Amino acid sequence: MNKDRLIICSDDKHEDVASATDAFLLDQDVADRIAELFKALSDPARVRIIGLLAHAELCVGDIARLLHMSQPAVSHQLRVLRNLRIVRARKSGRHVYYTLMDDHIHDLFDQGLAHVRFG
Amino acid sequence: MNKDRLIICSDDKHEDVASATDAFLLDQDVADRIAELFKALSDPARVRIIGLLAHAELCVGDIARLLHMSQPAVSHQLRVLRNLRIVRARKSGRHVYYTLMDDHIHDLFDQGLAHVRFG
DNA sequence: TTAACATATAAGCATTGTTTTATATTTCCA
DNA sequence: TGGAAATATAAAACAATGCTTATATGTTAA
Repeated sequence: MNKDRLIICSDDKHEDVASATDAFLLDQDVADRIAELFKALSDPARVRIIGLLAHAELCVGDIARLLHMSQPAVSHQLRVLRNLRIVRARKSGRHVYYTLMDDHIHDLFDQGLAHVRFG
Repeated sequence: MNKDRLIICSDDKHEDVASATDAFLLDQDVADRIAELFKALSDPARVRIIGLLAHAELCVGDIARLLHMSQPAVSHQLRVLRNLRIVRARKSGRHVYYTLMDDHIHDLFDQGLAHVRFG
């Protein structure tokens, strides 16, 4: 992915900015979906849930116990993550086990963690 | 970063789950900061702003024009991004030019974009 | 110095999001 | 079959967020 940046909009001439950057404008639709994706990791409770699921498949009750959250609060956040296709549920007996949907999420989480720890 | 996952908490024995995953528990503090970071990209308006700044240094007015947002709305979101150290401001005359703070943010944005486009 | 411009800030409002409390649903087991 | 356990859902309370309108600050230029 190209990371060069145009330095435009300098003090004097900045009439052509609009046309020069039009090509970089994100569709509202794409912006919405990116925002939706990042919203999954924009809440501390969800971050901690994802942090757990990055390492282990866990059922709702265990997540609640480990994170000292109420069961409905965990269920609620898991539904959010399920709707965003961030986690996958597997039902077995009266337990429901959750895992991360794919490695993209894992990567994203790792990158966020790295950014916070270093950088 | 290790991506292997433990499959624990299976139907019968799941007494040892807590101890086995304790090591994976994120500090509340770390979780808060990760969530804060992702919050930067959790709003469509901010995503589009960051999408522009990934390619060009732009002043507030141009961002507002390009995104069809009001000037105070843009200023507001830029302050959010400034507080999160996602963007950097450079004042010149009566304009203030914004750029992304570092390449981490650029990477994160690209990864989100890729996840939405493919994956 | 005064007027116009660019940006920032503040207050208010509407919306959204998170958690709690209470209840429903499903499954296991005695 | 009846009761307990695990999870999900609903409603309500509360907090957080984003935008608008209005205003303040600072800068340029006439």
